[in-house]
Amino acid sequence: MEPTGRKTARLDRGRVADTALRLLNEVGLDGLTLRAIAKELDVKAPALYWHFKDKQALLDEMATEMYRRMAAGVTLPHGATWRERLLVSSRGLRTALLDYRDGAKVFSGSRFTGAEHGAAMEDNLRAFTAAGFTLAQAVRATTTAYLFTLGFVTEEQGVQPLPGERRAGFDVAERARLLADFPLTAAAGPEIFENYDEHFEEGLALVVEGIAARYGVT
Amino acid sequence: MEPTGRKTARLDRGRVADTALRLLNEVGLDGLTLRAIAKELDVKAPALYWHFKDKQALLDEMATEMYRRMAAGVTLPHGATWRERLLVSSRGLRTALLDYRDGAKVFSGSRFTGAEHGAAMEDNLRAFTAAGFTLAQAVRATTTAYLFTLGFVTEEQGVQPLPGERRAGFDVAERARLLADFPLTAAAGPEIFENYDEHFEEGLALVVEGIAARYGVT
DNA sequence: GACGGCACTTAACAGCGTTAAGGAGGCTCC
DNA sequence: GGAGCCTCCTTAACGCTGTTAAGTGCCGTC
Repeated sequence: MEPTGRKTARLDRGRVADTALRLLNEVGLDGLTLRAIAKELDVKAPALYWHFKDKQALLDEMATEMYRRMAAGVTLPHGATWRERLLVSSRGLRTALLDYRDGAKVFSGSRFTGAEHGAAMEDNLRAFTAAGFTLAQAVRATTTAYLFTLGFVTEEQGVQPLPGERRAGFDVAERARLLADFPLTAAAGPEIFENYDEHFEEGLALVVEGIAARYGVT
Repeated sequence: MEPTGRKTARLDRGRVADTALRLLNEVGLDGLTLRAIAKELDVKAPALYWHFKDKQALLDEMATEMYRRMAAGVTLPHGATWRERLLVSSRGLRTALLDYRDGAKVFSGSRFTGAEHGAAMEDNLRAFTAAGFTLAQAVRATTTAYLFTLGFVTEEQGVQPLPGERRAGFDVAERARLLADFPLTAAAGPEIFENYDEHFEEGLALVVEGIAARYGVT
């Protein structure tokens, strides 16, 4: 029977992870305490230990949920080339990470809880090998783009926790003053700490180009 | 006058950072508490606040010291090409990060305390622009290699905290069993979780190749 | 209607980063 | 030569953290 007018719904891993992800954007990873999450769920902190063996397990579930949302947001054209696949999935990963404050840190510090990522990965590897890559090359190509993306967003969120919200101490003008003895370095400021969208796109293009050149696949 | 037979030397930022870095390898980032660092220095925890405004400032100093040791370990041939520069500095960064447990996490979560990294960066940018890159291209090239390296080592240390020491739960064989439904993904295990040296070298080659191809520089 | 397990609460613990206040030792200055 | 100050560290304590142990109410089963 359906619970009709229950005061509060029962807890489960999914609901906890969803709430924690929502809270993450408000308080950041440092402020994401078990007590804060519990309060949001109208529950006391130790209740979470019924569903997760420790905080890391909850973070793992959050990372997995982030992955699910990324996968849901990424739709590949039917006969997509390996270039399209790499571009679309890298952009999708970045977007998914940027959706959450400290998203890259949460993601890269955790491990998936299930095997559901296997399907998408298998699909990708099959497409790459069909396009002429060896398995080793396919793995190298995809993980290089993946690791670049992870590194990129980690640094990006270190400066800009959420789009349009800048962390203190990263003023490009002040940096230029501090590095006045090094003119090129000073002038490079905007190329490093601004316009992340364009710079990601360019870095990604370098990786893709390198894959094409080195592995001789078109 | 020199302190002749002092029971314990005075504290200073450098000595604290050095000790903390040494301790980092024994206890990891989670175990690196101010009390543990203080005990190592024969001092009480609040004493550290005389030299650092908070723990992050100490981590920043540690990251800066890591950078110094990297810079000292990297020696470029006199008329080094941009390719050599990129390869040597990326390898040097990886080596420096691998020297410390959780090195990549410490490094990417911190900011340099001074402007001493300016000299090396200026030197690099000058070499790249002299080789035919625009400033924007030079920045894109170097930071793409940098971010790839950071992402790579972050993941590497997540699996292998120190060379030859493997974290629990990353058994390639078990992973293959779990992902048995996805044969390519299962077979990709060793290409992802083993032989990091070779895989880093190959990913780095992809980036370098991409730079050469996209920017038309030889 | 007793029983048992599920899902949660209450209470507590050790340890964390950090702050406030105090004190020992050396330097300057009259 | 002693008063006073500045530097560097200690002692004590605060609020908060993740986590564990023990207890409690509810729900379905026999």
